[in-house]
This record gives sequence, structure tokens and C-alpha cells, in this order.
Amino acid sequence: MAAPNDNDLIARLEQHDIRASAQRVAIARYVLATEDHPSADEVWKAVTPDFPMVSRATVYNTLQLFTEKGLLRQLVLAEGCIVYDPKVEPHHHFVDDETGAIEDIPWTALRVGKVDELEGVDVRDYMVVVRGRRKGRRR
Amino acid sequence: MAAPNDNDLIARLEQHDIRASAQRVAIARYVLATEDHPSADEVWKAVTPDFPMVSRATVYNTLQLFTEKGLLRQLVLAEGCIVYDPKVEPHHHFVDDETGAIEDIPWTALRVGKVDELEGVDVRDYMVVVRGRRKGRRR
DNA sequence: CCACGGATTTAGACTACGTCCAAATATCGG
DNA sequence: CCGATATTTGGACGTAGTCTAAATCCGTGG
Repeated sequence: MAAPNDNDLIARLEQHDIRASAQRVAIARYVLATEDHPSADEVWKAVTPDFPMVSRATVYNTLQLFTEKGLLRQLVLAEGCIVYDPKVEPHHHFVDDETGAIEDIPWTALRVGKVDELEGVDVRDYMVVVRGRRKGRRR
Repeated sequence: MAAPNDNDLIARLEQHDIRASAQRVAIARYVLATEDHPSADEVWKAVTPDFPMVSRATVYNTLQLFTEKGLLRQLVLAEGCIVYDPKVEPHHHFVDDETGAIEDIPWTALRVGKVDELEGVDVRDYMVVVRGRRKGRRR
């Protein structure tokens, strides 16, 4: 992931049908190269020192645009954003894309293998998170 | 999940070393019986109509307490809490419990089975979320 | 070269959510 | 009943995210 130069970035944006404005390139420079998983606000904070006058709204809009165009993925995994589950035994979760509702999936409904082969980590807990939509819903 | 009466709830709290105050029972009444996966604020909003003067701080503290005592689980899955990932191809994630850092796990490092057997859902995407701590870290 | 119109960006107001703290209150053991 | 401890309170505070109307940018056709 060698730091791409701006021409590469611009080409990449245009391949995805995105007009390459200065702000968008500045945002892409950071967010397309990072190993982190930044929140929108973290992206804003990271971009701002180099490009002092990007407004928050632009960063939020741009990240949304990049996601629609397939340059980024949104993960619902932000630390500090907690939801409580009264079912304490292990189970998996389904998240409905339309409503955001979270539903339980029984532990035995899915099979996960090779977790014990992961290197360098003490696993406390794991689960599968499935995203999609429920079938047979009135649209 | 027949609505448990207050005596059951009180017994359950005490089994977990929690003193059963009126506020705690009111919170437990909702959060231990729900099928939803409410955020702390949603719990507060749910409890407040029946028990008008519970402060937000109490709800937050109590949920934290219930979690420590094993009555609840915290899920980092709150809708609207988004983090961006420039790696758009499928992969899994590891979340470090100490730092909250999110790291990628290659798709092939884990094996997930039976996803296609899930009933009633169109799966768009799925991943394993592993939580734990990295080994061999200076503490 | 200029003017036009759509695309993009902007500042800042606004809301929601979560944290923190010192003071008030409730509860328990003796 | 008393004092000590546990619990709750309200309200101030900070941060993250949304929204909007106005300003600006930029490619295109004339």
C-alpha cells in the first residue's frame, strides 16, 4: 500500500465515476490508504491539517459518495457504539439493511471453523454478523 | 419470554450480586425481557414513561453494572455508528478489547458454513467479528 | 472568451447521545 | 435510631452527526 500519488488517486476516482475535486482527492489520499478503520469524524480530523478548510459536511458527503461508488465499505463496528443484548449465551446476529433491526441467529445455525488457528490473539468471543434483507416483506 | 414478575427479577438480580433498587428493577424489567437490541439511550427512553424520574446517568451506570455481572452483553453493532474500510473485498475483523482497534482478518483465515441455509433472508454480506486481545503485548 | 447551469462546497445552527461530578437520597447493619 | 455505604440525581459539558441555504467552482455551448 505504498502512498499513491495524486494522479493515481484521480484516475481511481474517475474510474468510479467520481469527479476529482481538490477536496475529494485530499480525502481519498487519507482514507483509501489507511490501515485503520476511521469514523467519518476521524477522517475529517485527519484531513483538516493538510487541507484546513474542508468542512465537516463535505467529508461526510464524500465518504457517503465513495461508499456508493464502491471505493469504501461501511462497517457497523464503531467502538463506543454499544447496544445491549439480554441473551448472554453465544449466538450470531442478522442486521436488516432496510430497518437496521438486529436479530439473533442461533449458534448452531451457522458453523465457523479455524478460529483456534488464528495467530497472535487470545479470542474472548466471536460471532458472525450477517447483513441483508428479510425475504417476503411488503416493500 | 412471558413477562417475568418483579419477584423473579429481584431474585435474578440478587443471584448476580446486584442490590435490587426500584430503579434497577424498572430497568431490568425492560432490558432483560426485550427481543430488541437497544442502545443505552433507547433503554432510557423505554423506562422513563413508567418510571418518570430515572436519570440518564442511572440507566447508563446500571447497564454497565448488569454487563459486568453477566446479565447483559454489549454488542458493538449500533446502527448509525459507522466506520470506513478501504478494503472492499470480503474479509473478517478482529477487535482488540483493550484498545478498540479494528484489524482485518483475511477471508480465507476462517471458514464459515451453512450461511446459505439461513431461512427467510437475502444475505448481502457477512463476516466474522472476533473480539479478544493481542498476545505478547507489553501490558 | 464569456455566461450559464449543474455540481460541489461551505459555515454554522441544531440535535442526539454519552460522560462526568458533586450533592442529595436511600438503605443496611448494628 | 444512627452512621456508613451504596445509589441516584440533575445538570453541565463535549463530541459526533445532520441539515440547509447560500456561495463557489467548473465544464460546456455560444
